[in-house]
Amino acid sequence: MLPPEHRLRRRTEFTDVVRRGRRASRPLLTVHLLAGDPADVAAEPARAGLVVSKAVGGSVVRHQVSRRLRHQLRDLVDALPAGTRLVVRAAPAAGTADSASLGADLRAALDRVTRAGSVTPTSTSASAAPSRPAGPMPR
RNA sequence: CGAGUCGGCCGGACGGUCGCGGCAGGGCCUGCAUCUCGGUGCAGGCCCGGUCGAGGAAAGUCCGGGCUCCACAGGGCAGGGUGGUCGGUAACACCGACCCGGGGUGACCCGCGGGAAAGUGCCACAGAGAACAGACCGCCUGCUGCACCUUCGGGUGCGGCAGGUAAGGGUGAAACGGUGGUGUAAGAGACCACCAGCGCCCGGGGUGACCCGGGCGGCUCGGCAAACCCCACCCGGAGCAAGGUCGAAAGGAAGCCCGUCGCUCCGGCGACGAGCUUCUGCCCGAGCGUUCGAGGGCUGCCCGCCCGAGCUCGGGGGUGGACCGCACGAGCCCGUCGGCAACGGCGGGCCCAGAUGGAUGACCGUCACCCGGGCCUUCGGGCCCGGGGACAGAACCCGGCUUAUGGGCCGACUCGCCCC
Repeated sequence: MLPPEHRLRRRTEFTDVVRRGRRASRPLLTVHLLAGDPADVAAEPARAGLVVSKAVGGSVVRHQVSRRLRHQLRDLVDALPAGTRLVVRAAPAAGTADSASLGADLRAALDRVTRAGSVTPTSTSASAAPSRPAGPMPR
């Protein structure tokens, strides 16, 4: 698991982020990111969650993918602006990918989704967002 | 040495960097309470080390239990399960020993192993005939047609009609006991001896299934019960998403159903939206009733029975969390005693995952193991390069069963050949 303060724990939050967040897809995974309110100074740290469906593989495979993604995500989530919520969904091909490939796709997807956010007029907190993709995936 | 049978075990090791969950503890800080003003207790935050952290199948969810809630006087019907005997166990459909039947030279293996003279039903294909059966070929007898032979009585060959016959051929998984004999026109359990099988009786052994020996009888009387069925024994229902606690008081708890979407062990579960109902507490109004008993329960049904002072109707509001259950148990290891064994008694030691978007890990290195190739070799092996490591992830907990699984280790036993 990710550190407690970085975990996404409610089903409603998962649904929310997947439906309303910005999205970026790579061959191995899809990232959904929902930015927090930039005016909220007291916002809690960025939080993230993982979705690994049965399409990826059996129980053993899914747990392994989860653990690999979680470790890749751990280093990235701290760099995300406070209040950000993130959901990473593994694609079926993730089941046979190694950690390096998963990490590369994760960084690429996160980079896209955060840069888009900084350009969008609705996101006035673009300056707070790092130029480098951030956001590890918790499970 | 070579074939083979059975049983048990392991399921990589070590290290480096980073990280997660549980438990107990220490230090510092803040707040509250208490205070003998040193301190103590509770709650929260930060830091520090300590310790534990997936499997033999955690799997399939097929049996059996614990535990929880609901129900329960008793009986019957229906329904489900089990099926050699004795034993083990909390219990079982599991385990052990034994019995019976079958297979193997043997170690050993296999058996869904009650009843088919209680009834119903079904036995394909082949075959003449398949369940109180059947005459295709054959065999035999009588009558008869033709041909030939004749010692004129008849005989032989080929055929027809009527009848006898289950010994032989042929079909089949199975053909109405087997072998030998008597008998006969030919035959037949028609009769005789022995054997097999069936039933009954007697004696002996065993807790028992059953086994051993003897006698008598009629002479033989198929299979399928995982077809219905009969017999004996066992079984209340739902499941940790069980169930419980807390805060909140015109409050609380729970259920049903429709639509969309997602997940799913395909039973269901969850999210959002809409609607309905019940229980408890409360307020208002009306009615019925307390032995002349309102009303309720027996959760598949019936008989029958039980509880019982309250009950019925109308009107009035809302749909989320935290915690407990939740890990010390039919527990594991060692010794000893009883038992063929499964297993049990006693003594000592040990604490061994408890997550909840769900921890038990990510990356790297070294060694060991297996496979392939090459080089060297004192033939034991050594070195180098490349590749491989399966099946599979706890979710209330145990006991089993079944299925999946690369590779490796250990033990007991059997048969054959050779040597001493």
